[in-house]
This record gives sequence, C-alpha cells and structure tokens, in this order.
Amino acid sequence: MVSVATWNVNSVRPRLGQLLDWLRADSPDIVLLQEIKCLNEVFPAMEVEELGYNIALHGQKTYNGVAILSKYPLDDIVRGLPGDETDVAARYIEAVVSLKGKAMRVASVYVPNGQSVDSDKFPYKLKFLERLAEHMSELVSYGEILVVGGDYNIAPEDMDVHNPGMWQGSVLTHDEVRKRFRRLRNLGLQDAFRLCQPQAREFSWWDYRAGAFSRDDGLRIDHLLISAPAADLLAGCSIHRDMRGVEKASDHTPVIVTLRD
DNA sequence: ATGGTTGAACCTCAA
Repeated sequence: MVSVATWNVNSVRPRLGQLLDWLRADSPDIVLLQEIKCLNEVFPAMEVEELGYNIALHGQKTYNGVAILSKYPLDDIVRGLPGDETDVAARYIEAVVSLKGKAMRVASVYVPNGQSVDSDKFPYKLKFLERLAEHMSELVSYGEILVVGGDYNIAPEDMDVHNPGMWQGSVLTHDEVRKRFRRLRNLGLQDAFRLCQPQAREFSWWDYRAGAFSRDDGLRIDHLLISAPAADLLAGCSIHRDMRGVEKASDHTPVIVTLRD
C-alpha cells in the first residue's frame, strides 16, 4: 500500500510541531503541502528528513509555497505551473516518485482563492484553473499512476458545503469554478474522496473567523484527483477532521488516499 | 461591528 496526503499547512514554521507529530503518527508515504509561506532556505528540512522523507520545495516568502515530502526518491521535479512565465506565484510543484519498481507522478497545487467574484483575483483563479487543465491533459496522456492533490479552493457540489445557501455564488462555490473543476474530471481525473464515499458530507476547511469550526460551517475544498490507472488501485480516502480541533490548528485538515501496490 | 481570526511582515494584506 502507498498513501498520499494533501495538507494546506497555513505556514509550515508555526505548524512544524503538528506536522512532525502527524508524520510520526500516520506515516504517510507522500505528503503534498500548500501554503508553506517560506523560502526554500528556511524550510525546516532537517527535522522532516530525520523522519525519513525526501523533500522537493517550491517556496516563496510570505505567500503561497508548495512542497512534496516522500519516503521514496523524487525525480523530474517541475516547479511552477506551466503556461504563463509571468506568473511567479509558487502554487505548483510536481515530481516522479520511484516506487518499488513502479513510477508514480504526484503534484501539489494551491489554486488561487479568488478573494471575491468582482475582484481581479477571480479571473486569475479561472485562468489558473484553465492552465491546470491544460497541463493535466498532458500528464493524463502519459497513462501513469497520477495523484494531483491540493487546495483547489473549490467545493465541487452543494453536498460539499455545510450551508450551501449561505455560500451560494462565493468564490469557492461559483458556477464558473465548478465548471472548471468538472473539466479536470472530464480529462479522466477522479475525486478520490467522492469516489470512495459517494454520500459523505465531510469538510476539509473551516474559516478561522466567526467560530466556523464550532458551528461546523465547513467546505470540502482540498482534493486528491487521481488518474484512471491510480483509481484502479484505490483502497480508501479519508479526511483527518481531528486536526482542525487542536490548539493553533491550520484552517485546513489533511486528506489522505491509499492505493494498493 | 463592511464583522469574525490567523500568519507574515509591516504599520496591512491575503486568506
């Protein structure tokens, strides 16, 4: 079995204790991190390497920043989402994991939030999702085991929202972003959690504000999208809700998929 | 109260 987890850590340095505790307890084979919010040179690499992980980083000061941690060697690392050299935001990293004679490609993606539908960040979000689909259509064509995990900032369906009425038309639920999420699925990528748990109403993000977690006002916006060859090996997918309840929690919880060997 | 909270870095922004 191989497990791949995604977690928007919301700054890796104040969350390092939690990250290490989780790595020790759950021992995921591959971890896709988003919003590490630091430059590569200040990422706490030594502490993570001590637990047996190789690291690929695409860091940035203050904002964004993505990483891949892997118990297996990482090769062919791609930093930055192809398709626009002017976009310097560190929101995408990809690597090939050499896994017991097989190869698996993984990517960690941090889709722009979009801020509000009438801001100029919203069209940037839509553009980013189009570039992502473009790149994914190439990766899917390789016919590999592929896991693309991250903070998509999209709740794909109303059942992924605790209170759909309240979130109607928001940047996380807007028809235009849902349409682009469906486009990723139409390329052959499947939502691992939804595939395993067709009816479950579980969430991966609760706003820090207004006591959202205590009211369970959450959305499922962190996803592990898997190619058909990966879906053939799918053993399970779960959301680590408990980690939202701890002291100094990230506003996101990890999502973990397990694939058979 | 155009709020509520968190993080990084600056005296505000992004989420």
